Amino acid sequence: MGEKITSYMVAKRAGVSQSAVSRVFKPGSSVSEKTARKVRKAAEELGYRPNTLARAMASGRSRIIGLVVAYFENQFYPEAIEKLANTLQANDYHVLMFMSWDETEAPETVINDLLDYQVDGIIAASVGVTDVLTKRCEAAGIPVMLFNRHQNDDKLSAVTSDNFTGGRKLAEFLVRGGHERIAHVAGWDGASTQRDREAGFLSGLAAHGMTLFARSCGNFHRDQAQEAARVLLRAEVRPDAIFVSNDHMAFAVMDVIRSEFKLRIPEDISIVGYDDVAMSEWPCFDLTTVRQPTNRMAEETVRILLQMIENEESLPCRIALDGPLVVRGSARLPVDE
Amino acid sequence: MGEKITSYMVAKRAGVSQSAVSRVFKPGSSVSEKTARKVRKAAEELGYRPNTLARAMASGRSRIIGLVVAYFENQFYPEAIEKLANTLQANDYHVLMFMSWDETEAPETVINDLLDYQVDGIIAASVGVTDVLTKRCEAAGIPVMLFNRHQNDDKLSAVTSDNFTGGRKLAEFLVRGGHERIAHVAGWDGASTQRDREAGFLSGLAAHGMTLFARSCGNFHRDQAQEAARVLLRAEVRPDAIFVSNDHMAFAVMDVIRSEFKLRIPEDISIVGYDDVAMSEWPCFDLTTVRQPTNRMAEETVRILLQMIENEESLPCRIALDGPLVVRGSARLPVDE
DNA sequence: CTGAAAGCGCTAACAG
DNA sequence: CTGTTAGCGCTTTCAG
Repeated sequence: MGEKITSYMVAKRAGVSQSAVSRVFKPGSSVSEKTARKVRKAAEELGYRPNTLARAMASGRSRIIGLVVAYFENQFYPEAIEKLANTLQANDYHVLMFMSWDETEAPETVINDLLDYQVDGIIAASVGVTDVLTKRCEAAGIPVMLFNRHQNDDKLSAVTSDNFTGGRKLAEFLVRGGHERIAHVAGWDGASTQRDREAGFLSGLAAHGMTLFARSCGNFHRDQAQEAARVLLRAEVRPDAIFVSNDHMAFAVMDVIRSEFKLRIPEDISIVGYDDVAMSEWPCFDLTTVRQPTNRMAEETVRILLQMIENEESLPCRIALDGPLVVRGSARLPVDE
Repeated sequence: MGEKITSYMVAKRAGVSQSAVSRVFKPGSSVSEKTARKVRKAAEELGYRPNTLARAMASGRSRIIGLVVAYFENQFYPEAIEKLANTLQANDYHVLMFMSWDETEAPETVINDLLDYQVDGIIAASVGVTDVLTKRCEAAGIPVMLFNRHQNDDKLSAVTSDNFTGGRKLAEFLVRGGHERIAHVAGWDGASTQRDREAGFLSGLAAHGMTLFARSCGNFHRDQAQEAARVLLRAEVRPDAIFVSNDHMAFAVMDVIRSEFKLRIPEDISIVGYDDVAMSEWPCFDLTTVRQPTNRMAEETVRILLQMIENEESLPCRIALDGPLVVRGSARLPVDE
């Protein structure tokens, strides 16, 4: 069992050449309706399916996209990956997953694996792409897209949400809510998302003549975020609001505030996050946050990547999509004037 | 840019035949140390890397495993997938992701894609594998593993946790906690996990001469679980404990209980779940549950699959791994006697 | 141990 | 539009 049906066998049965069969299965080829019918019939009867690998080999296009990920812990990524994979699938591409151990560096071996598989393109989500990766991919002519991150490298295309503006919106909102001691639990400083969100936030505060009351770093990890929250709350004077750099850490912070410090949210302290992952809406958290437009981000990422694959000359581009402030119950509301 | 370095080029530079190069890069081939050194040196200088696709083509082994998934909404799956991907990667295999839209059926097109890519094996997580898939894969000689599900089909290998025993443990625990009106929020009946957990739970109750006080179905989805909870709680007489079929739904149920019915957990009602996903430990939920040994499940799944790939004759096998009851604060504790 | 030669299954010019 | 002819880059007998 498991006898492979080749295009050659189909050709013989249909009484045409092997290349005719190939053409019938390649969208956009010129074949007469008559030949196509014969071929399709024979293929059907034999249960023929074109071999993607052979096709990749011969054409130099694998229709495989390498997706480099890490940090599934943060719900945002599973959600995003699901959408990326679906969008890619709708375009007849598929995702080869590469787990990267380290947030700061895509190890040499992952890059090698990626290249060895002759992927047509790469999407890097949540990994700092090292120069090495960039250079090797450029040399190999493989386009790279950064998802939810950008780097100073001009040759890299990136899709993010507009983190600066989002941060600013959050600051506006807290200030209008009458908060006076606004603190920040930051993520990893190496990430552009962190830097942009914080910069936007600070600029929002500055616009009202305010500055950060306190700052503590959670590095985007739950346990570190909890520790960061403890530091903030053990202080002589406590903040009356905290902007946590992503929802994932915000949940951690909220847990600490309620279970360890017995404070109420938002009566005693307001919390806002960033991402709007599914859980943020759950009554237990009911988190005010900025939504990342994951669907559109995935669509744009795929669109740009495919364009780069099809059109060698297309220039790298960086896109920042706007996301709305989602007001829920975790932060005191502005008093309408 | 992007000039491909082939084994032939390496061969020329090293002054050996192309097949010599091939042998050097194939683990376990017989090459003299001298040749190997020359080849490795030339390869290094040229920056040569073997082309996985060409290798797949020639050898008939792609080292690609198709992973069919859906339902990322439930944290259990991202966690499991991460582990599966890592384990596979450690064995020099990689994961091609296939998103399946429908929980009940792996659509025709997914199967085709899978087969077209010449995957060496398939892991189906969270999809009811239709007979079609099974048959086609068998015909193609591709081994299939079910992850966290089993089917009546004897030809399919499956790795699950011991859901029956787990369900039983939960029943024991609730009974010993003195609960008298024990209800169940069920998942999708088409899933073996649901049937096994419930059967074990019922048998546990029966052992103490008890039966289910009420039952309502949430189909493993958050919104349906919430509705199921409402039905249970709007009844004349409310349950004093609920076994929810997985943690994902348990969170939904807890949210409804607290925010809509203003009841306290566990003072007014006890909740237990199943899976022990990361969130279950969060103070906000602090859920008593049965742990699925995800790491071991992933390891076993990979081990068996690779064995089937390497050894055509290895028989299908079904494994159910034991998982511990994890006691936290969401259910009243048994009074020690 | 090593080289030569024959493919793996398909695509892509190239004539016709 | 169609068949012929080369490969894609590697593995794998098979002699030597």
